[in-house]
Amino acid sequence: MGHSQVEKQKTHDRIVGIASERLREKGLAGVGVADLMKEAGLTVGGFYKHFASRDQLVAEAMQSAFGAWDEKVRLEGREPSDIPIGEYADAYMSAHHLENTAGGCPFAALTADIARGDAKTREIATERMTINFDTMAKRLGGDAGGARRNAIIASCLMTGAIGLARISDDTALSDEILETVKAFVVALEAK
Amino acid sequence: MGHSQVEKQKTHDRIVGIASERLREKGLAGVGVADLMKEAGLTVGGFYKHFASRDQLVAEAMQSAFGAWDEKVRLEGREPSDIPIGEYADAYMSAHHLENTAGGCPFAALTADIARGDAKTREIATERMTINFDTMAKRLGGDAGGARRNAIIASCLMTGAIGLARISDDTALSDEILETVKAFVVALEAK
DNA sequence: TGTACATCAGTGAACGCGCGTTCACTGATGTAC
DNA sequence: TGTACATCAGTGAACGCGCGTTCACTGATGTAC
Repeated sequence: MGHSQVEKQKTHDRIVGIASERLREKGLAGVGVADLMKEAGLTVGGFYKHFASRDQLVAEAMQSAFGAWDEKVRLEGREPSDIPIGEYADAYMSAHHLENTAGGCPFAALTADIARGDAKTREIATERMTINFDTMAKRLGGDAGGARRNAIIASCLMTGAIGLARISDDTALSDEILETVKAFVVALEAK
Repeated sequence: MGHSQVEKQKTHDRIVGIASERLREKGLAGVGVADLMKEAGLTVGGFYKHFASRDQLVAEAMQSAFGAWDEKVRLEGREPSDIPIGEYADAYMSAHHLENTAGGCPFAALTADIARGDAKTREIATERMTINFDTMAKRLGGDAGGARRNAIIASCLMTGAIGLARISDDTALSDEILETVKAFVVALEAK
């Protein structure tokens, strides 16, 4: 129970990190403050020493989720745009990503939640989307002309595929979706 | 306040219809029983003369949403698989569909909600997905070999595109996503 | 055809529970002397 | 260095509100005579 600023910040970050996972997993309205604090090893009351409201935590957790996803993509210190499309598609279309909603792409996990969200939430997400399109365009930039088009196609395809594959309760169908889309996206590079 | 079986069934259907729209719009946990009953011109208490629980209404509303969407697709009495891909893509990728979540494709509106749902919900949705893939394959069946592959690609693309376009608070970006994907899907037929 | 009775869809108040938020309190740490 | 005090992250009980569900009641309609 120290209270140096450093320790408080650590606790704050721990709560935000947990929230960013649980909210992706259960939806923006799917987890309670008490449950999140418990998972952080704390009790409810202390929550308001860190956040003015649950909404503020959700906002910070969204930012954190986008950041954490970018970090995950920035493998071995490379810039995201330097990662070959094949490697990116392998990771994105993997069984691990399919099953690990909590640590996965926020766009795939929270599509409808964000669309229904408040202005600030949508603004943050739109900004990220724009960056992601640009990054993807660099990855797919074989021919400059169609790069942006291919980036949009690849992004919609991959988020859509993870979404539908997560709905399916038939593992074979999920796998088929992931494999089909992965192969297609990789082939986009050449076109 | 008549109580012939026919009138009761009408009321029942009206509640389910309203729920199928509001749940797509606000998410499966986003609307309360009292609000739905009010929109149907009734009061809360009567709800349980029609449904054993809120969960049962959600189940019926999901079925109804899938059915209503199919019905909407079955334009002018044609079978869904007889509708040309261009016409389907025009409707699916339209500004109207973008803005009208309540009356739109349940897969796009409820992706994550269904994935998080109970076994029964996912079973129903998976069955529909399988049917939709087959229907889409017939639409895209120019060459028999790649028809299923193209059907999966088109389905992931279109649901993903509506999802991302609904997130964007920038109309120009939403439009660009819809137009890009529409053109791409239509071109799939030829391949 | 007219009258008495039974049925049951719908009413609206009440209940219980969970959840976000508040609050008086605690006790470990940092600071002043 | 040692001691007294102030600070404040964290505690845990309590509050208020909304929501799903229950329940005694109503009154219009269908049925029996």
